[in-house]
Amino acid sequence: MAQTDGRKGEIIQMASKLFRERGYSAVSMRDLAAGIGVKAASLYNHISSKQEILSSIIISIAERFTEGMNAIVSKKVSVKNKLEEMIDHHIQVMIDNPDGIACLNNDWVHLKEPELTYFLDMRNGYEENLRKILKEGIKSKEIKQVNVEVMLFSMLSTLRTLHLLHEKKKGIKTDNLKNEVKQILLTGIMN
Amino acid sequence: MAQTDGRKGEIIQMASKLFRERGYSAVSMRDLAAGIGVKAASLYNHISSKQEILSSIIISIAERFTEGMNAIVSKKVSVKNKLEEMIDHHIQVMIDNPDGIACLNNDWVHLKEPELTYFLDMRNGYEENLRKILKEGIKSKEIKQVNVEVMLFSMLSTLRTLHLLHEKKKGIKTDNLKNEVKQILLTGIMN
DNA sequence: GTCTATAAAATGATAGAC
DNA sequence: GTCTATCATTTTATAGAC
Repeated sequence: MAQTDGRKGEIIQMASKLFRERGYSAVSMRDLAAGIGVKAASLYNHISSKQEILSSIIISIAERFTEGMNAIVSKKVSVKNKLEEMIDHHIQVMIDNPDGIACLNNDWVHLKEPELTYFLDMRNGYEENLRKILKEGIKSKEIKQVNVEVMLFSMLSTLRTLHLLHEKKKGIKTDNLKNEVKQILLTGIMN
Repeated sequence: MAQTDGRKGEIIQMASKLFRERGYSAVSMRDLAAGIGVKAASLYNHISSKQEILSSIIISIAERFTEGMNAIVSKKVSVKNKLEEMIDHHIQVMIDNPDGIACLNNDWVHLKEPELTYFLDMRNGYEENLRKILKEGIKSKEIKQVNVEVMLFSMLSTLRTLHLLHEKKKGIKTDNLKNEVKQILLTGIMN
């Protein structure tokens, strides 16, 4: 779960915001400290390194994605239902922490072992589960006979970058966003 | 057009590759020089700053996107046709320089003025033109009555990150990729 | 728990020999 | 056009006073 209270939570929140804006490597510990209103050295009373902050941000979100997906794949419902639940869950995780999502997307390359492998395993597992759902849908004719990889990629591209839309259109209600994304990803745009 | 010959071209190519892998801020001039097989100081005989390299990479691609889109919007063809041509063009630009595209996507925030404004104007213009096509399609009933912004966003998300799919599936032929992306973006995945 | 001071390394860039 | 040497800054992180 996401740290939000206490100094450590404050550090992680501010780091998420700055990493989102400029990227992990372009944000210094001084920048981060200044954003909070303390000196850089003071940060080290709450965290042990810049790396640890990045890991905290990314891993907690990746675990939430993984748990949600694992709960959905094995359900005894239609493929359409599974895809809808997956999209809803993905969007909810984004809504709860858009800065962290942006950070996960852009800066996971800067994770160090063993967190890097742990993250990549979760990411691959997530993709593999979605691939399984799509293949099941093709088999049952719920889904068109198109290239699974392109289909998979297109859905994930939209979902993974949705924080950018969320940022630009702050007005849009969560339920509307979920419904509109579901409609477009599942049934396309052409009449 | 993309520089590819001469030392300067070599520098830009290697920079595109490294910026793609690690991001602009995480690649040092020493890293870049080592990738080419010279010392960092030697780079400055061909370029004036690290910033200039980033600008070279991003601006030339953004101009190509802009030119292509401008040529398409005003054509006297159906909306479906325009969208297909737009997708084909977008994918072609990506195929010709996948590293540069990745760099444009991830590192445009590190552009400095006046290039930053020039880039953002082109980017906004591109989006505005695509929005215009989609609205035209909604009016003519070629396109479904869904939220234009979500539709626009979903298409651009997929197109903008397509270098990631291209990297993972090197086997796929360009024409197949174009056709599959067109089918999925335009008609969706559900039967 | 925050501060000042500082260490040790890395960074973008320049000067000048060859 | 490339090199060595170097400058001025900035970086992450630690030590120790308060």
